[in-house]
Amino acid sequence: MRMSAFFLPTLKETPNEAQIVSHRLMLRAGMIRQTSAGIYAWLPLGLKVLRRIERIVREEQDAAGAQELLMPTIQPAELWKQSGRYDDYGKEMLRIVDRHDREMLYGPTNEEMITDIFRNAVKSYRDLPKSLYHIQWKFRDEIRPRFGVMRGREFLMKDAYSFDLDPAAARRSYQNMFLAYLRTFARLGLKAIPMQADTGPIGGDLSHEFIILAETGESGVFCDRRWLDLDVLRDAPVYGDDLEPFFTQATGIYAATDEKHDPATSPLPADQLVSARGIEVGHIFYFGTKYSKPLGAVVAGANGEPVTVEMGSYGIGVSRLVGAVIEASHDDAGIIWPDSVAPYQVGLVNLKSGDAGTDALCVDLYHKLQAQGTEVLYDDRDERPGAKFADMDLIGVPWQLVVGPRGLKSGVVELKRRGTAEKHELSPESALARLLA
RNA sequence: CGGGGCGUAGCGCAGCCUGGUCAGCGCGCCAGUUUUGGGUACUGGAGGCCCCCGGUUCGAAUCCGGGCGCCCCGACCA
Repeated sequence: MRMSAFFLPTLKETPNEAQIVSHRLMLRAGMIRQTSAGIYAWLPLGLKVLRRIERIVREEQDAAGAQELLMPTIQPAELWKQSGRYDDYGKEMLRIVDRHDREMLYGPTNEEMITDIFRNAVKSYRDLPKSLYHIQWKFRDEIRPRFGVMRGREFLMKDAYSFDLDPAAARRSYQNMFLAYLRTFARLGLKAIPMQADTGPIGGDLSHEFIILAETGESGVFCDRRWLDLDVLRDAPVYGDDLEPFFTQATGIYAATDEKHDPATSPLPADQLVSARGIEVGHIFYFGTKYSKPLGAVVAGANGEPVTVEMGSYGIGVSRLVGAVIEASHDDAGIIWPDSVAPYQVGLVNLKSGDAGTDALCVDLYHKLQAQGTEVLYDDRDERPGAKFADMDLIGVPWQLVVGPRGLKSGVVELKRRGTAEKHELSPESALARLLA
């Protein structure tokens, strides 16, 4: 993408409604614009990052054996009346009446709908287990939306649902997703700690929240000091293995959200316990027959007897993750994208657009990088070098390839790593080789 | 939903108490000159239902009433 043509409205100053760093940077970097309280438009740069994260989440769900489908955002109230949640959910649910006075709602989650789809299609224990997921916009009419995409009313969520014949099998499904979540967050460059959690209105009795430690997090959390530099995935099993030992070990190291943590019964001495704040990026639940029973999701068991299926649900806040990654990775100059989610791999900076030499070299590098499948943001604007550096740092592209008249004289370009500010003067050829390695 | 605050140019703000010489500043934007390795400097220019409705007044961005919107602190959630 040529920056001269890119719709990238960056800001020098910070809009005053933005309190936390991720919100400020997303506005300044031209990633999002607010359209009303807790509702955002995703501009091209922001959407690109959202898609990258979505893709990693999807790849890991697929690898874990879940199957993707897509359910609508608008749901009939009827299903929610069957589950009993139509009244329970309260004002957080956006209720809609259509032209025929039918009660509808904008889905805050999809347990009812997926259970309905499942019960109509699956009649035999032979078809179990099944895990289904989708990545769809949700709406929860939060009392107080805040912090940009971290607590929006409309947000993109990956929600998966597992169906099993008995509690033991459901536990395996839960553990499978547990591993998938740890792997997903690790691929996003995040350290997520699984914590014992309350189940809230979703219901159930086995539940973990995945928390990124951050000053600006909304959740109070407590964990064993050992979590701070633990690489929980180092000796992790692979999908399909018996996950029980791994699960027992990982959940054996204490970590709990403040709703769940009781100082009176804390298993840790004070000097071993870390009290911190965190961002909830994922939440998994095992809730048994909470929905399958009222909605009648029943299959024939091995002896022909009816069996109400055991269910779990598993959520990842995809749009929230964009903010969470920024909270975890930025400096005074702007965002520092991990390579896995960066909107562009390389920022190509022409320090003197209009100079025949730098123009020619830049265009050559631009085409060669693109030909190899590298996503390049080429700053060909007629701006001062300082403005270009500042914008590139703000946007956070992992590699900056800088071409200027001075270096050109001695046949070198500069390759800079955004995260470390490490710089190397190289020939254009070796810079290319380095980037394509 | 309780408490607090804000709404004036794309963004950040001043002006409001004490009504009229009050449509302003900085950044950004446009044109030109200049400059060219970390947000350059100068000149000129465009851009505003002063959130909306009503009231008071000779006169309202300013005072009064009512709405709407947004933000912050708390109780809830991916």
